[in-house]
Amino acid sequence: MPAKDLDQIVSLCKRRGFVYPSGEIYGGFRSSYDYGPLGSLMLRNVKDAWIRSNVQQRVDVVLIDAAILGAPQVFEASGHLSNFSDPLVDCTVCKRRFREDQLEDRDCPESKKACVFTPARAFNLMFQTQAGPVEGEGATVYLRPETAQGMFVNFANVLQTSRKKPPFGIAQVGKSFRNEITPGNFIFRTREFEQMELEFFVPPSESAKWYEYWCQTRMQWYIDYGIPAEMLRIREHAKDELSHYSAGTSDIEFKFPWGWGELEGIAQRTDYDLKQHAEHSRQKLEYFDQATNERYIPFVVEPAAGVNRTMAAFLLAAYDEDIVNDEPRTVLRLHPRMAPYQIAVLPLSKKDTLMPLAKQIHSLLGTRYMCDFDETQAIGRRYRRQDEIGTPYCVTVDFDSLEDKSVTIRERDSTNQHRVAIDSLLDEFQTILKF
RNA sequence: GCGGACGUGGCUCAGUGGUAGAGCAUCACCUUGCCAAGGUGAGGGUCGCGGGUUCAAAUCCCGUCGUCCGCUCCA
Repeated sequence: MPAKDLDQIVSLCKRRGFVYPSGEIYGGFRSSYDYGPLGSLMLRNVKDAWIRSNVQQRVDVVLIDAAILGAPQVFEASGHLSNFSDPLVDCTVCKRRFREDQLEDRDCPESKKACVFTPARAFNLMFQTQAGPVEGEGATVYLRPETAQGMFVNFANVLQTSRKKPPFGIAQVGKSFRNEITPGNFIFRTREFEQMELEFFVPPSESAKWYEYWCQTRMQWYIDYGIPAEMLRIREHAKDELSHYSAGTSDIEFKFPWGWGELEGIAQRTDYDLKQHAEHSRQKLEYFDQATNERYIPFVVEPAAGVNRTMAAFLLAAYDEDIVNDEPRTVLRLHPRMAPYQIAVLPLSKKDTLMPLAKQIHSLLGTRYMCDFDETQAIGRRYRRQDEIGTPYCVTVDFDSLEDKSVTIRERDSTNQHRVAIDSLLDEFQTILKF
């Protein structure tokens, strides 16, 4: 059974070192979290898995890493400066807040009394700062609200240097910033967050086909890495829900404890972005197809996923409580690629006699896998500790190991164990982990 | 930003005006030696922070920060 409460995960994350509230010793800083020893490993695993599927295992996608700070022109062209803010008004009678442009009458929908509104205030969702150290004198720059613009402004560069041709994609993993009015739900919505985005450039006539393709492909990715299909769904946006650039968007949603929430949006951005940047920069952002002698601005299909919320989803889906030897146990049934540690090396005794061999085995396995090492307290207790942080396998070094040069491999999910020669340990793990 | 609830050791929580508690967790030593919680001991909280009332505040009041729920917003 996956976690029913967000609290179960929040508490485990804090207790075991996945996620801490940021600046906690000063009372915390709203909507900000720090990733601890285990969380930082897992976060990296999420990103690595995404890059493996979307870049490494494909011939038609390349990776970039663009700047976070952006010139105003970029966001003028992209439409964020004009579309990323909303004038809001508060009613002093019913204490509700409305978008000024959506006010139909002056009566409160609930109390039916005449509302009295405060003056409209603009809520700009982009963070801004100054470039240059003299306060008030620097040029205004923005922290990117999405990584996507990095791919669009580098379209011509990448086309030239990578020699790719449509259909092809540019991928990026990195931080974005949005001044959300209401962040919340742990790491689900924070003002600073990380995205995994792919801009897939296609001939205009193939846009619908690729949109369909990416919806399927991305959905399967979550299933492949361990989220049960019944906890996922794909939801197509209604027309009035669409972003300013989109001709069609579907969200891949996960069943969070508080309801369905978006993990990833797959949008048909058409040629909106390249056109905008071409116009504002006066550069040609198009592709000339030698085969057909045609020149066109590619259409874009964009799968854009949130790293942090994806990690939350993997944790929630993996959480389980079962009974082993009449004792309840908490276990994270994480995919081995997602687990912070693939293996924990456990000397059965703290006695000096076992320590050198155990450390030798840790460094052997450490050449290929992220491994924990725990020598304290009873062996059963250590197994449970590893279960709780999702380590799929434990390697136990005992007194027999000194004689027979073998160790015990214990499995997280079944708690079964089997004996393996130290010489064939790496091969054994390659077989059972499949990497 | 508004309304409501809440904020006590790493985690979960008890304590409602008189000088801080429990369980679990952590650490040391002993014991055991393949599925946690056996023994002995230790560390750790000025009760989110600041101010006020009082002889006395974790407990009452104000402010602030943070969390959760609802509303508004969400590329």
